[in-house]
Amino acid sequence: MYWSKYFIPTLKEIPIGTEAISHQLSLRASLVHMLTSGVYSYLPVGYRVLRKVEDIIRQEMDAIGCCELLLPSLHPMEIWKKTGRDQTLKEIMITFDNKKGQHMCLGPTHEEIITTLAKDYIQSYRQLPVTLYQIQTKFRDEMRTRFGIVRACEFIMKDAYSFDRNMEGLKKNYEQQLAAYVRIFKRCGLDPIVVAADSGAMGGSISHEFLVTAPIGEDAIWVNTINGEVVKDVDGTAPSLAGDWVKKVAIELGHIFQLGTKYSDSLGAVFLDEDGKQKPMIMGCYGIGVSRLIAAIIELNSDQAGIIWPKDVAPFDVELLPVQASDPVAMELAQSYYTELKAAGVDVLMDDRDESAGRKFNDADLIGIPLRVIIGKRMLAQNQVEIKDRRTGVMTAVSKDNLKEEILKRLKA
RNA sequence: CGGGAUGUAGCGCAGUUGGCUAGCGCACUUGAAUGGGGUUCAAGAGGUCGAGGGUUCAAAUCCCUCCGUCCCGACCA
Repeated sequence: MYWSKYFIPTLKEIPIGTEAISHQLSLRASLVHMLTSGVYSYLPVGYRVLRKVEDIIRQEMDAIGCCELLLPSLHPMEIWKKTGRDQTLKEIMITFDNKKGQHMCLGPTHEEIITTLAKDYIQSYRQLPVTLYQIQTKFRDEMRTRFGIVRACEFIMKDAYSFDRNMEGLKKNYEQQLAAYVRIFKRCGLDPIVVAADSGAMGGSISHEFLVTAPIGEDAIWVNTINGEVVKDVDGTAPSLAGDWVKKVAIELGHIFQLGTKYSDSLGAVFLDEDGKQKPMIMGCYGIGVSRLIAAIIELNSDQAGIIWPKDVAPFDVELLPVQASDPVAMELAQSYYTELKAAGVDVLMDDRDESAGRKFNDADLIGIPLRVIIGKRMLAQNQVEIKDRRTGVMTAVSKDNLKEEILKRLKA
């Protein structure tokens, strides 16, 4: 991708009315644009990051045998009345009547929808277990949005739903999901904390939350300074357990639930078991706040100059930065690197703009691509170019003929 | 929904004891120079001062109402 032809409207100054670092940087690095409070567009660079994160999630979900599908956002309220959640989720539901006078809502979550689908297609134990998932936009009319995309009214979630014959099957699926979640967050460069949690309005018995401690967040945890034990903060007081506890702010990235038969019972999702008896499907549901995950990554991976993307979620792998657009030698070399690296499957951004070196360097720091190749007269005089590691700041001079190999080596590491 | 803050050009701001044609920086357009950390000079374009109403000879400025945005709280898979 060529910068001059792409759409990267970076902002030099901190936008007014932003406090969270991730909020500021996601706007400054032109990842997102706010339409109104809690409603954001994903600009090209932000959309690239979103797709990288989604791909990681897809890979890990598919690896444990989940099947991706896509459910509708537009729901008849009738279906929500069957479980009574038209009332329990009333505050956050966006509802309206269509032209036929039918009561509708924009989906805040999808248990009712997926259970209805399972009911229609699954009749036999032979079709179980199955886990279906989607990555989709959810709508919640939040009373108060927070920290940009951390808490929005329209946001992207990965939600998976498992259907089993019995509790043993559910527990197995649940464990698999839990392990996959840890892998997903680690691949996103985060160190998740898993805590037993309250299942709240979702219902069910056992549930776990995945959190990361961060400078901002809507949750709090207590960490035992002696044995490292972690407990979710409930009422603001330290756990009355042995040891010293410190309170930390955290962002909730994911939440998984053993639902049991709450939804299959109320929606009539039953199957015929091996013993000839009709039984309700045993369900679990597993959610990740995908857009929020991006905010958490930024919150924990930045410095004064900008974002420092973890390798696997970076919008590009490498940025080529010819210092002077007016220098044909440097531009030609940069162009040949671009072609070579693209051919090798590397995601490359070339800053081909005729801008001052300072502006290019600052923009590069801001958008935070892991590796930067600086191609300028100074080093070219010695037949060298430089690679700058965004995270460490370390500059390495390499022979101009070995650039591709050096980049490939680093991307593999 | 309670408490607090805030709204002037695309962005960041000044101007508010009422007073001339509403100003600055960045960005933008044109031209020239420059070229390793937001470079320099010159000439330009860009505004319902959040909206509506009121007071006044005169309102960005004072008063009332409403709206938007952010922070704290309540709420929240």
